[in-house]
Amino acid sequence: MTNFKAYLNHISLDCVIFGFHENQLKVLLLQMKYTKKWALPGGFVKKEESFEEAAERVLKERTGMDNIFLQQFHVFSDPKRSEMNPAVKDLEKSGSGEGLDWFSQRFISTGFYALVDFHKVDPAPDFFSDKCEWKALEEIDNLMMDHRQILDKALETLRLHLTYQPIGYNLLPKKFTMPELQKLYETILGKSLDRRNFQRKILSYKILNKLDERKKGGAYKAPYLYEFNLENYNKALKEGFSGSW
Amino acid sequence: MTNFKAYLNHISLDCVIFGFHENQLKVLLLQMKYTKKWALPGGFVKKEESFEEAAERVLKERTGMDNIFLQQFHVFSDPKRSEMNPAVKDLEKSGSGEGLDWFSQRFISTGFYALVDFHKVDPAPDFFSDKCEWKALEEIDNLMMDHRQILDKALETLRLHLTYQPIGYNLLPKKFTMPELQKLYETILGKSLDRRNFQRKILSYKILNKLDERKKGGAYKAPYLYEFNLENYNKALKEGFSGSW
DNA sequence: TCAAAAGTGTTTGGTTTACACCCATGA
DNA sequence: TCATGGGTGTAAACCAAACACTTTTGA
Repeated sequence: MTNFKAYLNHISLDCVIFGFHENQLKVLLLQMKYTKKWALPGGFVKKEESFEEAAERVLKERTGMDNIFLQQFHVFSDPKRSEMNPAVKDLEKSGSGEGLDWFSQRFISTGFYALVDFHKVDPAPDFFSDKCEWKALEEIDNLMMDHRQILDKALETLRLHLTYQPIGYNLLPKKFTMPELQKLYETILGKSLDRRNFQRKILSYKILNKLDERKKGGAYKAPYLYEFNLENYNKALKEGFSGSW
Repeated sequence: MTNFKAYLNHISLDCVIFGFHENQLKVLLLQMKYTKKWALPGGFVKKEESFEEAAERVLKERTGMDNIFLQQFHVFSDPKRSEMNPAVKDLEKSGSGEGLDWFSQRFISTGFYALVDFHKVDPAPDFFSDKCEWKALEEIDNLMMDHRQILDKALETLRLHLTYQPIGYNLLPKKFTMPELQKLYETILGKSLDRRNFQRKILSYKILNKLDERKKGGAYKAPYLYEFNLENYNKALKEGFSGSW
C-alpha cells in the first residue's frame, strides 16, 4: 500500500459490510490511527482491475473472507467530499510524508455493500487504522468524511432490495431459527412485524427447509432450526418476487 | 472538448435518455462519424464537478434541455470495456492525432438514465458523431463498446423503480390520456395490462387530475385528458409505494 | 351501421391483517 | 407455577384478476 503507482488516480471505493449478531444489524468499521474517527473499510482500484475485483480484495483483507455477497449501490462524487479527508491529517501527524500527495487528491468513491456471516469474519485493521470492529447501527457516530451518508444510502438500498429479494442467506449462519430471521428483517426495515404473519409469508416463498432439530440452550421453548433451500432460494433471487413487508 | 486537461482521467459517464413517442419507448443515440456505430451520449467529468453536474452538462448539450430527471444506476468498470473504443479508430482515420492518447486510456463509466418529454428535445450530435436520433428499443442494434449492456441495465433499473415510484411525469407531456399512460407502463414493463384494472389502480394513488377536456383529433371515442397532481405526486415519490404491476 | 377504442362496474379468489389459544422451558 | 417466548390456526378486511356492457367516433 505504499506504491500508489499501481492504482488509478481519483478513484476509491468504500464497503459497508453488514453482519447480524445478537439480534442486531452491525457494520464493520475501522478507527483511524490519529484522528480516531471511524471509517468504512475502503480501498483503491488497480490499473488492471474491475471495481468488483477491487472490492473483493478489500473485503478479503479486512475480513479474511472470500466469496462474499457484494453489490455496488452508488457513486459519491461531490468534489467537496475529499476536502475533509483525515488521512491527510494522519499522515502529517505521523511525519511520514509519503502518500500525502496521494491522499490530498480528489476521490470519487463507489459504495459497495456486503452481507456476511458475522461469525466467519476475522476483523483486521488496515495501515491507517488501529482498530477494526463491529458496531451496531445505533452506536455508530462520528464517521469520517461522508461515510455516514454512504452508510445511510447502503441501508436504504438494502431495504429496497429486501422487498424484492429474499435477503438473509448471506447474513445468517447455516442453521437459524424463525425468530432470528424475523429479527433480521425487523432490523433492516426498522419496524416490528407480526410473528405469525411473518412465518406464513416467508414459508410461502418455499425458500426454507424446516429441520427436525431445535435450538437448544436458550431459555423458554426451543425454536425449530431452518436452513435455506438453495435451489429455490436462487430461483427466487433470479425471478425476483413482489413481496412487500 | 479539445482541452482534455480540464477533465479527470479514466472517468466517463454515459446517459440513457428515455423518451416516449408514438406509443414507443425511445432512446436518444448518436452515430459515430467514421465507424457508424451507434452510441449513448456520454461525456467526461471536469476536475471540480460532481458526476451529476457533468451529466446535466451532457444532457443540456445533446437535448438543449435543463432540469432533466436524472438518476445514476451503475458503474461499468471492466478493464476490457475500453479496449474496443471506436473513438480511437475514428481519430486515427480522421488524421487528427489530437485526443488519441486521451481516448486510448481505460475509462470507467457511470451510467445515468434520464427521463424527458420527447417533444421538448432538440437533438444535437457531438464532435464525434454526425447524427443524433431517437431510436425505438426494437430498432437498437450495433451499439459501440458495452453500450448495449449499459442500456439493458438502465431498462432493468427503470423497471424496478416503476414498481415503487410513479414514473411518468417526466416522460409524458403535461396533458395526456389514460391509454397513453398505460402504454408507457406496458412498454417499460414489457407486458400488457388490463385496461380497467390499470385505470383503477393508477387513480387510487391520487396522483392524477382528471381534466374536463378530451383529446380530440384521434379516431374513435375521444379519451379524457389527465395531468399529474404535483403535490400528491411528489408525496408519493418521497414515501415510495409498494405497488406491483 | 359497424368496427375499434374508451368509459364504467361487478364478481371472484387470493393475500394480508388482526387476533387467540396452547405448548415448552427455566427461574 | 408462572412469566416468557414459540408453535399453530382462523375470521375479517382488503386488494387484485378476470371479465361485460355501454358509449362515442370515423369510415
